[in-house]
Amino acid sequence: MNANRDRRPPVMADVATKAGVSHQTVSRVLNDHPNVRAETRARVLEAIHELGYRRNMVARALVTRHTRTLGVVSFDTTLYGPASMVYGIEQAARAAGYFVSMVSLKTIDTAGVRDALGYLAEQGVDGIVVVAPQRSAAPALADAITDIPVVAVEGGHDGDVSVVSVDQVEGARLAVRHLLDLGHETVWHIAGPPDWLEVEGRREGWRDALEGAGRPVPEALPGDWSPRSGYRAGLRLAATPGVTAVFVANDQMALGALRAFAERGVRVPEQISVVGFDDIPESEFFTPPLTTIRQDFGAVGRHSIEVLLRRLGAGAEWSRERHVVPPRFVARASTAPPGG
Amino acid sequence: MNANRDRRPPVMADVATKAGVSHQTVSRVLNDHPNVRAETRARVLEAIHELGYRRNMVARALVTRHTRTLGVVSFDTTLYGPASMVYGIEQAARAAGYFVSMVSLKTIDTAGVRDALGYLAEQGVDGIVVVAPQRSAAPALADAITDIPVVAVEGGHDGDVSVVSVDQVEGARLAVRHLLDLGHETVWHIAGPPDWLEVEGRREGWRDALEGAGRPVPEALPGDWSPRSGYRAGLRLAATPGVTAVFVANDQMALGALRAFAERGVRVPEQISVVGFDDIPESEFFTPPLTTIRQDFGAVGRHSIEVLLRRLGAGAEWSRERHVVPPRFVARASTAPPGG
DNA sequence: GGGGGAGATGTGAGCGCTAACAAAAGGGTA
DNA sequence: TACCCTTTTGTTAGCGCTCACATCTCCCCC
Repeated sequence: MNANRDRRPPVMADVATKAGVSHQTVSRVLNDHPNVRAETRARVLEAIHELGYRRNMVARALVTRHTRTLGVVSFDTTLYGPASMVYGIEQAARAAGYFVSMVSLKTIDTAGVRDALGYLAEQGVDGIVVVAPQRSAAPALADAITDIPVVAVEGGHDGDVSVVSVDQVEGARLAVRHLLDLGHETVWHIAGPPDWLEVEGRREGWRDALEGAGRPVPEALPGDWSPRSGYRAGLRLAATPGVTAVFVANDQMALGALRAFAERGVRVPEQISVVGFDDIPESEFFTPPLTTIRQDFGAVGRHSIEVLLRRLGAGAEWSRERHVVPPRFVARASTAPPGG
Repeated sequence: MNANRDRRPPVMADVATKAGVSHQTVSRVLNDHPNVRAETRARVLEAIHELGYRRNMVARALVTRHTRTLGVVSFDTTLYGPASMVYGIEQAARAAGYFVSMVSLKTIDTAGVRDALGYLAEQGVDGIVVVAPQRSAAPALADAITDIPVVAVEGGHDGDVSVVSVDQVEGARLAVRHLLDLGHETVWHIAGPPDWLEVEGRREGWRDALEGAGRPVPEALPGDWSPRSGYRAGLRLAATPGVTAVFVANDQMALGALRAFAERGVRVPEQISVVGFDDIPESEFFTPPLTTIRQDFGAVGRHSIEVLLRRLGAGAEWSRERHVVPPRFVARASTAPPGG
């Protein structure tokens, strides 16, 4: 049954010989060319099956000049956000018939991004999605390889790259307004690490909503996305008099803050209300369940692929696109009017 | 400065012309062939730089018959476990000079895995890592493409594939023994979804440790990895008299259980001790901080690449390898002797 | 019944690179 | 000085596929 006991796997010519046709006819069958007699097609398909032939996409790519592979550059895919983005991107790409070649960077710096783009370019990817949440990635994107379309996810808007992102500013506004609507005088903020665009957006939305309502803007507490940093910030807030509401830049830090409050005997939401950001799967089961802002990572992934494919199809006459995915407010039990 | 204003990017021949050498000499420079005069090399490198030449790896792969790309097939990379594995694999692969092409499956079924392997084979990957935690993936691996080396991570041991995995049985034993050592009469278990090998391993270790100590083995409660399923199981346990210790098959379900206990007024660890599995970054900040079993996903990723590369180098005379990574017990605050 | 056009198939070239061999250029020794 | 050997460079032939074009077949219609 398996005639592929030879050294090399069978090639198109082998199939052609076996089916008694030319290699070109085999190629036609493989590419669903309409002008092939049904009977011939059947014979070719049978030969393919018997030989266990598998087409060599590398050879195909050499002549067609495209690989049907997209490159994805991302940062620490262990984090829920990036992981979800990459997952969404991969699903969308495969649905569109594209493969995905991944490069996960340990740190996002200009050189790292540039190298990654260079590698992917050598590999001949047709397009690249860069999950570039940090500001320092922007320069590398700006002077990116000019002949390969690039889409940035959660990135800045330098250069020729199109951008798809969640509306961070609006998300933060939603969070803060909710707290103000509950009657809180002001809202404190545990921020993410500097240099992240999302951090800036969330901070901006927070400040904006506060100022818009004519409320005092407390100083933001630093964090680094980790639960531990949220814990530390939580301890500080617990020791600060007058704090009744906190907007935390992500759910993991919110978890840490919740823990700090629990340890200090500060009851949530009776004494302090907490709102997170991301809506990770765990948030619903925190103690108490966390009110948060949901980001639709799947939608971001799908849009980024859409934008990229549109540009691939467009050839020369494309224009920079900017696509914004709206966040959603998710009410749970970690928020309440001040004083319980 | 950029002379690449033409339609097509420059090729090796362009560099050769510019440097006044043959294309083969350019190739030699690019491949670090020793027999090239330093002065010639410099001239070639300069031409490369001026032209912005980038070598076409597709053409290279066509003749060398290898792509320096590894395929990774995984299941839902949104979950912490798979995401960490894939990250570890990608890092290790890139450190070894390989690229990674990803396929994330929504569900692991035989057909899905077989398709994924087929696609990757067409792409010409040099080897494949399959993160195949489900039993149903095994058949597809067993009759996998014979001419491409495959390594399974957390997979069964059918067919010719080498396997790298964490010792789930031992991990579960560690958890249960810890609870027994604290003085608990027996330990209940919230299991993961059926068909997962990890679930079977953890259940086996649990039962094993219990039977080894001559303790009664309660019926395991079903779960599906999600916090919600842990919550449901937790509610049942809270309503069951005599429960003083639970070993939960992963940290997310443990979180759900913790929440259920909190809602029912069952204090942890005073009334019920809880041990999880995975040690996700959040566990340390649960209420209370979760005692759990840590899996070293990075090590698993590294080992899988090692095994794969070893086999790539070995050519014909390879032998199936089986690599087991030990789990580690992490003590926190969710366990205590029975009765507080 | 012959010309024309559509459909089905075959032929040759070449994508950009490396492998294998060929040829030239130096350099020491008898 | 001739010889051989080493180092450096060039030449040629594919890798397995698709594209463009050539060819052949068949059938329809005037």
